[in-house]
Amino acid sequence: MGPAPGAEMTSSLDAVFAPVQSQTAFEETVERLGTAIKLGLLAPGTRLPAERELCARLGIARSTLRQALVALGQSGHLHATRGRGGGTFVADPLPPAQPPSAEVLAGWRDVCDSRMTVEVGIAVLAAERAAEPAVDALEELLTAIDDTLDDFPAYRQIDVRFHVGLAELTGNGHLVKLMTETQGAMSNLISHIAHPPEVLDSANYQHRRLLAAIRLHDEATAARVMTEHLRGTEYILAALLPEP
Amino acid sequence: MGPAPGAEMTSSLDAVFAPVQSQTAFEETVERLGTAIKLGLLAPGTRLPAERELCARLGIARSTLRQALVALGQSGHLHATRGRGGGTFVADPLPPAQPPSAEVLAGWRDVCDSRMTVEVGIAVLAAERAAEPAVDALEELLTAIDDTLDDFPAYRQIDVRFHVGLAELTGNGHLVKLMTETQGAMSNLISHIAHPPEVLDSANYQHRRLLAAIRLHDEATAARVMTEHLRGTEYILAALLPEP
DNA sequence: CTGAAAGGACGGATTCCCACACCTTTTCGA
DNA sequence: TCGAAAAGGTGTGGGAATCCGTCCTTTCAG
Repeated sequence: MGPAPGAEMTSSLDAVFAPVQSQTAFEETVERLGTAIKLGLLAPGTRLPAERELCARLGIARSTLRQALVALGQSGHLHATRGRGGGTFVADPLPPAQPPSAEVLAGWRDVCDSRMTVEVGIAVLAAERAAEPAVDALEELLTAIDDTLDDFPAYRQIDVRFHVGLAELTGNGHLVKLMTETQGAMSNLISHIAHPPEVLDSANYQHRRLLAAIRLHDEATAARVMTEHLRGTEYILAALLPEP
Repeated sequence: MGPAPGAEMTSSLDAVFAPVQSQTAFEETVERLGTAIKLGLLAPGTRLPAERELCARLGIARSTLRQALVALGQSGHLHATRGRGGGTFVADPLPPAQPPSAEVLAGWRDVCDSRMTVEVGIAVLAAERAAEPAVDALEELLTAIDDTLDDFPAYRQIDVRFHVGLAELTGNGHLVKLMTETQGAMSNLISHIAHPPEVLDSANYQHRRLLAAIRLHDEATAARVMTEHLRGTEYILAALLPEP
C-alpha cells in the first residue's frame, strides 16, 4: 500500500504533517480586507462599516480590528476621517500593487492548478444551477468590460467581479469565499504583467461563450470553455516565468 | 452596481465581513490529526513520529502538540506507551464515530456543493495530467474495494484513499489538502448512514468508469462520471435529511 | 547495568487578544 | 446656536495561548 522504499515518497501524509499556520486574527483581517480592496470588491472610495460595528461582524475585538485598519492605512489602502459623518474609506486611487515575491513566483503553477480546479468545478455547478436573472446580471458586466480593454486594472476589477459572480450563481457562500481567495492569489501573479487589448478582448469572448453555455445548462461546454480560458493565462505566465 | 435597496442583499461582501475564525494551533492540530485518523490516512496501529520530531514538523511547540495528543487520546483515537521503543499510536480498533451535530447536518448541502466542485475540478485536472503508473496504482485500490462491499467502514477507508489518490494525480499538494478536508467533511455526514452493498457496488463501478476516462485523458467524461457518482450520495442524503 | 529514546510534567516569558473606559473631532438637528 | 450623536483615537489591565527550556519517569537495547 505504501510507496516503494527509496522512492521519493510524496505521500498524502506529507500534507497531514505539514506545518500548521496558525494565522492570527490580526493577520487574517489584514488579508481579508486587503484582498477585497485589491480585487476591487471594495471599490475605491467605499466607506467601511464603523469600527464598532465591523469588529462585531468580524467577531474580533475593536483593538485587534484597529491594528488591521492601521496596517492597511500605512500601506495606503485605507484612510480614515474623524468626527460624525467620518469613517474609514478605501483609498482612491489605490496604491500601486507590490510586485510578487519570490515565493509567490515559485509557486505559480500550484496557484494556477488550484484556480483551474476551483473555476472549472464552479463553472460546472453554476451551469447546473444558474437562474436566468442572475445570468443576465453577469452579462451586463461583460458589456461593461469591453470599454476597459486598454486599462488592465479596470479590466481586471470587472473580470474579478465576473468570476466571483459565477461562484455566486451556485448560491454557496463557501464557494464564493474559495473563489475570492483564488482570485486574490492570481492577482498577486498577474497584476504586473502586460496584457495587450487583443488578449483581453479574446478573453472576454470566452467569457461570453462560457455564460452562453451556463445559460443553456451545458455543463460540458462550460467546463471546456473555462479550461481554455484559464489556459490562456497559464501560457502567458509560462512564457514569462520558465520553470523546469 | 450594488443590489437594489430593500432586496435581500446576499452580496459577495458578506463573505468579506464574515467572522474570522482564528483557529488556534491546538485546534488545528487536533483537527488535522483527527481527520487523518478518521479517514484512515493514518491507519489503526500506525506509529506517529516522536513528539520531539513531530512538533518540529508541525512548526509548533511541544507543549502545544501534547495538548492535541492528549485530547485525541481522551477521545480514544490515540494511545501512548512510554519508554524506549514506545511512542504514540493510532488506536486499533478506532472508537465509534460521533453522530453528526445539528450544525453539520444543517449545512449538508453546502458540504456537498463544495465536494462537487472540488472533486469535479480535480477529476478534470487529473484526466489532463494522469500518468499511467499512478493510474494503475489506483486501479488496484478498486479491486481491493470489491471485498469490502458489506463492511462500510472498510469500504469508506479505501474510498477515501481513492479520492485522495485522484488529487495526488494532479501532483499538487494544495489540492491534496483540499480533497482531504472535503473528505473529512463528508465523512462526518455519511459515516452513520446505512449503505447497502448494491449501492457500494454501483459506486465502485463508477470509480472504474472514472478511472478509465482519466486514463484516456477524456476530461469531459471524467467530469460527467464524477458528477453522477457524487449525485448518488446527494440523493441518499436528500432522502434522509429533508430541507426546504 | 547503563545509556538512549521515548512520553510526561512544570514554570516563566511572550505575544495576542479581549473588554472596557475615556478622549477628540466633526456634524447634524432641535 | 449649541448640545447630542457618531465617528475615529488612545490607554490599561487581564486572560489565554503559545513558546522555550528543563527536568522526571519509564522502558528497552546493547
